[in-house]
Amino acid sequence: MSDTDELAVWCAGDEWCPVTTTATLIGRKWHPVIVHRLLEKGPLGFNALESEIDGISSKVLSDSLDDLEEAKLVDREIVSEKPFRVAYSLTERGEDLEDVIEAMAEWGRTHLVPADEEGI
Amino acid sequence: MSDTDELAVWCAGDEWCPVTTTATLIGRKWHPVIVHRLLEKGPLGFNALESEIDGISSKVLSDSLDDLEEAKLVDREIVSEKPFRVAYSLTERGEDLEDVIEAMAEWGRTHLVPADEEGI
DNA sequence: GAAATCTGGTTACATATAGTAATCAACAGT
DNA sequence: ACTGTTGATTACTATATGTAACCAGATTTC
Repeated sequence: MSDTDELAVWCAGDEWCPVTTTATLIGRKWHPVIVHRLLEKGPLGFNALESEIDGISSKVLSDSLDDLEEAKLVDREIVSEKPFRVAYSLTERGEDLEDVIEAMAEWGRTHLVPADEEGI
Repeated sequence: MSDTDELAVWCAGDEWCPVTTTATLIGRKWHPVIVHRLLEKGPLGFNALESEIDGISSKVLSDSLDDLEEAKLVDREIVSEKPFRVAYSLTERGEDLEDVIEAMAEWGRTHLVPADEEGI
C-alpha cells in the first residue's frame, strides 16, 4: 500500500458517511492538536512535540501518536540510532487535514475566548 | 448569557490555542456526525436522529446530546407535552461549525473509501 | 569519573467516554 | 386489549484519557 492509496474503512449500514469515518480517525481530544502543531512547526521529536502541546501527558501523547501512525496520518522516523532520536511528521494524507484544522481554529477564534480575556 | 455570547474556556499555559479548545468540545467520535445530520436535515426528534446516524446507540446519542447542549451547540426544545415530543436543533454557534464539518466530509471523500468499493 | 540532564518513552493506577443489550413509561392506533 | 412509536434510562463491559512516578541510554557538566 503506497502513501497515496486510499484507506479502506468499513462503515455499518447502507449509506457510507465520510464525516463518520473521518470522525473515527481524528474525532478525539488531542489528535487535531497534534496535527496542528506538526503543520505549524514541521517534524518534531517526542519531547519537542510534548512541549508544544500544553496539557497533554507523555502517556497520552504516546498513545495518540500510535493511533495517528496506524491511521497513516503521521510518520515516525528514526533519525539517529546513537544517540537515539526520532522525528514525527505528517504524511501527505495528514497534511491534507489542513483545511479541517484551519476551520477548527477559525471557529475557536470566533466562538471561544480564553478565560483571562473575559470581561475586559 | 445570550445565544451569541462567546463561550469562555480556560486553557492551561501561556498560549491559548483555538484548536485545543475546539477539540475539547467537538473532538469526540459522534459529535461531528450529530452536527452534520442536523445541518443536513434540520431539527429532528430523538429517534429520527438515531435513525439518521448509523452505528450509534440510544445511550451514546443521549450522552452526546447532553454534551452538545452543555457546549451550547445544540438546542433541545419540547415541541409537545401530550404526546411528548422534542426537537433537537443547532444553535447559531452550532451552525457555524458547517465549515469544519464540510472540511471533514471533503477529506473523507478524498482519502477514505468504503470497504465495499475497494478494488472495483 | 560521578552527577545532573536530556531524549524517548513505559508503568501502575484512576476516572471518563463509548459500546451492548435490555428495559421503561407514556402515549397512539386498531 | 394489544402492538407500535417516542424519548429515553439502566446495568454492565470495554476503550480512552488523565496523573504521577519511573526508566534506560546517551550527553553534558564538573
